[in-house]
Amino acid sequence: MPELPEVETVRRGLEPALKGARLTRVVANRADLRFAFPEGFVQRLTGASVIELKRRAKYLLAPLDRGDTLVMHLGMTGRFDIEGADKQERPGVFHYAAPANPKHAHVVFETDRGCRITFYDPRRFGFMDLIATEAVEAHPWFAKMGPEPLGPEFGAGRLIQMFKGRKQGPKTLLLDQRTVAGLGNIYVCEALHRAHISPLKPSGGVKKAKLKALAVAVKEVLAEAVEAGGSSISDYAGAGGELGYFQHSFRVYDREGEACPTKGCKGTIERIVQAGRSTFFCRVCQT
DNA sequence: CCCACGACCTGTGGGC
DNA sequence: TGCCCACAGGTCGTGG
Repeated sequence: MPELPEVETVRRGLEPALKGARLTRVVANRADLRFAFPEGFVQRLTGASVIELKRRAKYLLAPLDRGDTLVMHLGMTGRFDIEGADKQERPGVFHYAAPANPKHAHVVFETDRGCRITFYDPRRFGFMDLIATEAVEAHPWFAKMGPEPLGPEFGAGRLIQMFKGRKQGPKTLLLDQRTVAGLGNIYVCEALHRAHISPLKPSGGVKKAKLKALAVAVKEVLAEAVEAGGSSISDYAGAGGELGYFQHSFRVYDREGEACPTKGCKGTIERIVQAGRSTFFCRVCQT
Protein backbone atom coordinates (compact mmCIF):
# COMPACT_ATOMS: atom_id res chain seq x y z
CA MET A 1 0.00 0.00 0.00
CA PRO A 2 2.32 2.48 1.26
CA GLU A 3 3.55 5.84 0.20
CA LEU A 4 3.40 8.73 2.62
CA PRO A 5 -0.40 9.13 2.70
CA GLU A 6 -0.97 5.43 3.25
CA VAL A 7 1.63 5.24 6.02
CA GLU A 8 0.12 8.30 7.65
CA THR A 9 -3.30 6.67 7.47
CA VAL A 10 -1.92 3.56 9.12
CA ARG A 11 -0.27 5.71 11.78
CA ARG A 12 -3.54 7.42 12.60
CA GLY A 13 -5.26 4.08 12.75
CA LEU A 14 -2.74 2.52 15.08
CA GLU A 15 -2.14 5.51 17.31
CA PRO A 16 -5.19 5.12 19.55
CA ALA A 17 -4.31 1.49 20.18
CA LEU A 18 -0.60 1.98 20.76
CA LYS A 19 0.04 5.40 22.24
CA GLY A 20 0.54 5.01 25.96
CA ALA A 21 -0.12 1.28 25.80
CA ARG A 22 2.11 -1.38 27.29
CA LEU A 23 3.02 -4.35 25.14
CA THR A 24 2.03 -7.32 27.25
CA ARG A 25 2.86 -9.95 24.67
CA VAL A 26 4.88 -9.88 21.48
CA VAL A 27 5.24 -12.75 19.03
CA ALA A 28 7.52 -12.97 16.00
CA ASN A 29 6.49 -15.89 13.86
CA ARG A 30 9.74 -15.93 11.92
CA ALA A 31 13.28 -14.72 12.35
CA ASP A 32 13.20 -12.07 9.63
CA LEU A 33 11.18 -9.96 7.28
CA ARG A 34 13.30 -8.20 4.71
CA PHE A 35 16.08 -8.22 7.31
CA ALA A 36 16.58 -10.34 10.39
CA PHE A 37 14.89 -8.98 13.49
CA PRO A 38 17.46 -7.50 15.86
CA GLU A 39 18.93 -9.43 18.75
CA GLY A 40 16.39 -9.93 21.52
CA PHE A 41 13.62 -8.30 19.52
CA VAL A 42 10.70 -9.91 21.34
CA GLN A 43 12.22 -9.63 24.81
CA ARG A 44 13.15 -5.99 24.33
CA LEU A 45 9.59 -5.17 23.32
CA THR A 46 7.69 -7.25 25.83
CA GLY A 47 6.65 -5.14 28.80
CA ALA A 48 7.70 -1.87 27.20
CA SER A 49 5.28 1.02 26.82
CA VAL A 50 4.83 2.98 23.61
CA ILE A 51 5.30 6.68 24.27
CA GLU A 52 3.92 7.83 20.93
CA LEU A 53 3.57 6.75 17.32
CA LYS A 54 5.29 8.98 14.80
CA ARG A 55 5.93 8.90 11.08
CA ARG A 56 9.01 9.96 9.14
CA ALA A 57 8.62 9.58 5.37
CA LYS A 58 7.33 6.02 4.95
CA TYR A 59 8.60 4.82 8.32
CA LEU A 60 6.58 4.39 11.49
CA LEU A 61 8.47 5.18 14.68
CA ALA A 62 7.35 4.05 18.10
CA PRO A 63 9.65 5.36 20.83
CA LEU A 64 9.47 3.14 23.90
CA ASP A 65 9.89 3.93 27.56
CA ARG A 66 13.07 1.86 27.63
CA GLY A 67 15.11 4.06 25.34
CA ASP A 68 14.62 2.09 22.16
CA THR A 69 12.50 3.11 19.21
CA LEU A 70 10.62 0.47 17.29
CA VAL A 71 11.06 1.33 13.62
CA MET A 72 8.64 -0.21 11.14
CA HIS A 73 8.43 -0.10 7.37
CA LEU A 74 5.57 -1.60 5.37
CA GLY A 75 7.52 -2.33 2.20
CA MET A 76 5.09 -2.98 -0.63
CA THR A 77 2.49 -5.19 1.01
CA GLY A 78 2.76 -4.62 4.75
CA ARG A 79 -0.53 -4.27 6.58
CA PHE A 80 -1.70 -4.05 10.17
CA ASP A 81 -4.92 -5.56 11.41
CA ILE A 82 -6.25 -4.62 14.79
CA GLU A 83 -8.61 -6.60 16.98
CA GLY A 84 -10.09 -5.82 20.35
CA ALA A 85 -11.00 -2.84 22.44
CA ASP A 86 -9.19 -0.03 20.70
CA LYS A 87 -10.44 -0.97 17.25
CA GLN A 88 -13.60 1.07 17.75
CA GLU A 89 -11.79 4.36 17.98
CA ARG A 90 -10.93 4.46 14.34
CA PRO A 91 -13.26 2.28 12.31
CA GLY A 92 -12.48 2.05 8.65
CA VAL A 93 -8.74 1.99 8.60
CA PHE A 94 -8.55 -1.73 9.16
CA HIS A 95 -11.64 -2.77 7.30
CA TYR A 96 -10.10 -4.60 4.40
CA ALA A 97 -12.06 -6.00 1.50
CA ALA A 98 -10.31 -9.32 1.90
CA PRO A 99 -9.16 -10.94 5.13
CA ALA A 100 -5.42 -11.20 5.57
CA ASN A 101 -3.92 -14.59 4.92
CA PRO A 102 -2.89 -15.94 8.34
CA LYS A 103 0.21 -17.53 6.90
CA HIS A 104 1.64 -14.03 6.46
CA ALA A 105 0.97 -12.95 10.05
CA HIS A 106 4.58 -12.29 10.96
CA VAL A 107 4.43 -10.17 14.12
CA VAL A 108 1.76 -9.87 16.79
CA PHE A 109 1.56 -7.22 19.52
CA GLU A 110 -0.89 -7.46 22.41
CA THR A 111 -1.47 -4.52 24.70
CA ASP A 112 -2.62 -3.98 28.25
CA ARG A 113 -5.74 -2.38 26.85
CA GLY A 114 -6.95 -5.67 25.43
CA CYS A 115 -5.94 -5.07 21.88
CA ARG A 116 -4.13 -7.31 19.40
CA ILE A 117 -2.27 -5.78 16.47
CA THR A 118 -1.01 -8.13 13.76
CA PHE A 119 1.48 -7.28 11.04
CA TYR A 120 0.97 -9.10 7.75
CA ASP A 121 3.30 -8.86 4.80
CA PRO A 122 3.10 -11.42 1.98
CA ARG A 123 6.16 -10.20 0.08
CA ARG A 124 8.19 -9.44 3.18
CA PHE A 125 9.74 -6.27 1.77
CA GLY A 126 8.75 -4.65 5.05
CA PHE A 127 11.02 -4.64 8.06
CA MET A 128 11.23 -3.81 11.75
CA ASP A 129 14.17 -2.82 13.89
CA LEU A 130 14.95 -1.46 17.33
CA ILE A 131 17.20 1.57 17.40
CA ALA A 132 18.31 3.58 20.42
CA THR A 133 15.99 6.56 20.39
CA GLU A 134 18.76 9.14 20.51
CA ALA A 135 20.48 7.42 17.57
CA VAL A 136 17.51 7.32 15.22
CA GLU A 137 18.29 10.55 13.39
CA ALA A 138 21.87 9.48 12.75
CA HIS A 139 20.87 6.04 11.55
CA PRO A 140 21.65 5.42 7.86
CA TRP A 141 17.95 5.14 7.06
CA PHE A 142 17.37 8.69 8.23
CA ALA A 143 20.65 10.58 8.18
CA LYS A 144 20.53 11.61 4.53
CA MET A 145 16.79 11.69 4.19
CA GLY A 146 15.30 14.80 2.65
CA PRO A 147 12.60 16.99 4.19
CA GLU A 148 9.02 15.98 4.81
CA PRO A 149 7.09 17.10 1.75
CA LEU A 150 4.21 18.46 3.82
CA GLY A 151 6.49 20.37 6.16
CA PRO A 152 7.83 23.92 5.89
CA GLU A 153 11.36 22.80 4.94
CA PHE A 154 10.08 21.56 1.62
CA GLY A 155 9.20 23.97 -1.14
CA ALA A 156 10.24 25.25 -4.54
CA GLY A 157 13.65 26.20 -3.20
CA ARG A 158 14.44 22.61 -2.37
CA LEU A 159 13.49 21.45 -5.85
CA ILE A 160 15.42 24.23 -7.54
CA GLN A 161 18.48 23.28 -5.50
CA MET A 162 18.17 19.55 -6.15
CA PHE A 163 17.23 19.74 -9.86
CA LYS A 164 19.89 22.23 -10.87
CA GLY A 165 22.25 20.82 -13.47
CA ARG A 166 20.97 17.28 -13.11
CA LYS A 167 20.60 15.07 -16.13
CA GLN A 168 18.44 12.51 -14.42
CA GLY A 169 14.74 12.66 -15.12
CA PRO A 170 12.46 14.32 -12.60
CA LYS A 171 10.84 11.06 -11.67
CA THR A 172 14.12 9.56 -10.52
CA LEU A 173 14.92 12.61 -8.44
CA LEU A 174 11.51 12.71 -6.80
CA LEU A 175 11.66 9.02 -5.99
CA ASP A 176 15.05 9.54 -4.37
CA GLN A 177 14.22 9.97 -0.69
CA ARG A 178 17.21 12.33 -0.30
CA THR A 179 15.42 14.93 -2.44
CA VAL A 180 12.18 14.79 -0.51
CA ALA A 181 11.08 11.92 1.69
CA GLY A 182 7.83 10.06 1.31
CA LEU A 183 6.93 10.06 -2.36
CA GLY A 184 6.57 6.83 -4.31
CA ASN A 185 5.69 5.87 -7.83
CA ILE A 186 2.03 6.83 -7.71
CA TYR A 187 2.30 10.30 -6.23
CA VAL A 188 5.31 11.18 -8.35
CA CYS A 189 3.30 10.43 -11.49
CA GLU A 190 0.40 12.43 -10.14
CA ALA A 191 2.50 15.43 -9.10
CA LEU A 192 4.34 15.64 -12.42
CA HIS A 193 1.06 15.58 -14.27
CA ARG A 194 -0.42 18.29 -12.10
CA ALA A 195 2.63 20.46 -12.69
CA HIS A 196 2.65 19.69 -16.44
CA ILE A 197 6.24 18.45 -16.34
CA SER A 198 7.46 15.85 -18.80
CA PRO A 199 8.97 12.75 -17.23
CA LEU A 200 11.15 12.37 -20.34
CA LYS A 201 13.34 15.45 -20.02
CA PRO A 202 16.39 16.12 -17.85
CA SER A 203 15.60 17.67 -14.49
CA GLY A 204 18.11 20.45 -14.97
CA GLY A 205 16.09 21.87 -17.83
CA VAL A 206 12.85 22.30 -15.95
CA LYS A 207 11.98 25.97 -15.58
CA LYS A 208 11.76 27.51 -12.14
CA ALA A 209 8.11 28.36 -12.63
CA LYS A 210 7.39 24.71 -13.20
CA LEU A 211 9.37 23.69 -10.14
CA LYS A 212 7.30 26.09 -8.10
CA ALA A 213 4.19 24.45 -9.51
CA LEU A 214 5.69 21.06 -8.76
CA ALA A 215 6.31 21.89 -5.12
CA VAL A 216 2.70 23.00 -4.83
CA ALA A 217 1.49 19.89 -6.67
CA VAL A 218 3.45 17.58 -4.37
CA LYS A 219 1.99 19.18 -1.29
CA GLU A 220 -1.52 19.28 -2.68
CA VAL A 221 -1.69 15.74 -3.95
CA LEU A 222 -0.27 14.35 -0.71
CA ALA A 223 -2.52 16.46 1.46
CA GLU A 224 -5.57 15.43 -0.52
CA ALA A 225 -4.56 11.79 -0.31
CA VAL A 226 -3.99 11.96 3.45
CA GLU A 227 -7.38 13.61 3.78
CA ALA A 228 -8.91 10.75 1.78
CA GLY A 229 -7.26 8.16 3.98
CA GLY A 230 -4.70 7.17 1.37
CA SER A 231 -5.13 5.06 -1.71
CA SER A 232 -6.26 1.48 -1.84
CA ILE A 233 -5.06 -0.35 -4.87
CA SER A 234 -5.77 -4.01 -4.72
CA ASP A 235 -6.14 -5.45 -1.31
CA TYR A 236 -7.80 -2.88 0.81
CA ALA A 237 -11.05 -1.00 0.83
CA GLY A 238 -12.09 1.74 3.18
CA ALA A 239 -15.29 1.22 5.10
CA GLY A 240 -18.04 3.77 5.05
CA GLY A 241 -16.41 5.60 2.16
CA GLU A 242 -14.44 7.89 4.41
CA LEU A 243 -11.07 6.19 4.23
CA GLY A 244 -8.72 4.87 1.61
CA TYR A 245 -10.49 6.06 -1.51
CA PHE A 246 -7.96 8.40 -3.08
CA GLN A 247 -7.34 5.95 -5.93
CA HIS A 248 -10.54 7.24 -7.46
CA SER A 249 -8.89 10.64 -7.66
CA PHE A 250 -5.85 9.52 -9.61
CA ARG A 251 -5.51 11.61 -12.75
CA VAL A 252 -2.96 9.44 -14.52
CA TYR A 253 -1.82 6.49 -12.40
CA ASP A 254 -3.17 3.22 -13.83
CA ARG A 255 -5.23 5.17 -16.35
CA GLU A 256 -3.46 4.18 -19.56
CA GLY A 257 -5.63 4.89 -22.59
CA GLU A 258 -7.97 7.28 -20.82
CA ALA A 259 -8.43 10.88 -21.85
CA CYS A 260 -6.11 13.33 -20.13
CA PRO A 261 -8.07 15.09 -17.39
CA THR A 262 -6.27 18.40 -17.87
CA LYS A 263 -8.77 21.04 -18.84
CA GLY A 264 -8.72 21.63 -22.57
CA CYS A 265 -6.11 18.91 -23.22
CA LYS A 266 -6.90 16.42 -25.97
CA GLY A 267 -4.14 14.00 -24.97
CA THR A 268 -4.36 10.38 -23.87
CA ILE A 269 -2.65 8.90 -20.85
CA GLU A 270 0.28 6.70 -21.80
CA ARG A 271 2.21 4.14 -19.83
CA ILE A 272 5.93 3.78 -20.32
CA VAL A 273 8.60 2.04 -18.27
CA GLN A 274 11.36 4.06 -16.65
CA ALA A 275 13.98 2.41 -14.46
CA GLY A 276 11.83 -0.68 -14.38
CA ARG A 277 8.75 1.10 -13.11
CA SER A 278 5.60 2.29 -14.80
CA THR A 279 5.26 5.96 -15.59
CA PHE A 280 1.80 7.25 -16.49
CA PHE A 281 1.69 10.63 -18.18
CA CYS A 282 0.26 12.78 -20.94
CA ARG A 283 2.78 13.80 -23.56
CA VAL A 284 0.54 16.61 -24.78
CA CYS A 285 0.27 18.71 -21.63
CA GLN A 286 3.39 17.50 -19.81
CA THR A 287 6.20 19.24 -21.61
C1' DC B 1 27.63 11.08 -11.13
C1' DC B 2 24.25 8.56 -14.12
C1' DC B 3 21.76 5.00 -15.81
C1' DA B 4 19.84 0.40 -16.55
C1' DC B 5 18.97 -3.52 -14.43
C1' DG B 6 18.46 -7.15 -11.11
C1' DA B 7 17.50 -8.79 -6.44
C1' DC B 8 14.49 -9.45 -2.59
C1' DC B 9 9.27 -12.33 -2.24
C1' DT B 10 4.49 -13.63 -3.11
C1' DG B 11 0.11 -12.92 -5.19
C1' DT B 12 -3.00 -11.62 -8.81
C1' DG B 13 -4.94 -10.79 -13.17
C1' DG B 14 -4.91 -11.10 -18.12
C1' DG B 15 -4.34 -13.71 -22.26
C1' DC B 16 -4.49 -17.93 -24.52
C1' DT C 1 -10.05 -24.99 -16.05
C1' DG C 2 -5.13 -24.42 -16.19
C1' DC C 3 -0.79 -22.43 -17.38
C1' DC C 4 2.50 -18.78 -18.13
C1' DC C 5 3.87 -14.22 -18.12
C1' DA C 6 3.75 -9.48 -16.75
C1' DC C 7 3.33 -6.69 -13.13
C1' DA C 8 2.70 -4.68 -8.26
C1' DG C 9 2.80 0.82 -3.54
C1' DG C 10 9.87 0.08 -1.84
C1' DT C 11 14.64 -0.14 -1.18
C1' DC C 12 19.40 -1.64 -2.02
C1' DG C 13 23.33 -2.99 -4.69
C1' DT C 14 25.99 -3.89 -8.95
C1' DG C 15 28.30 -2.93 -13.14
C1' DG C 16 29.18 -0.36 -17.13
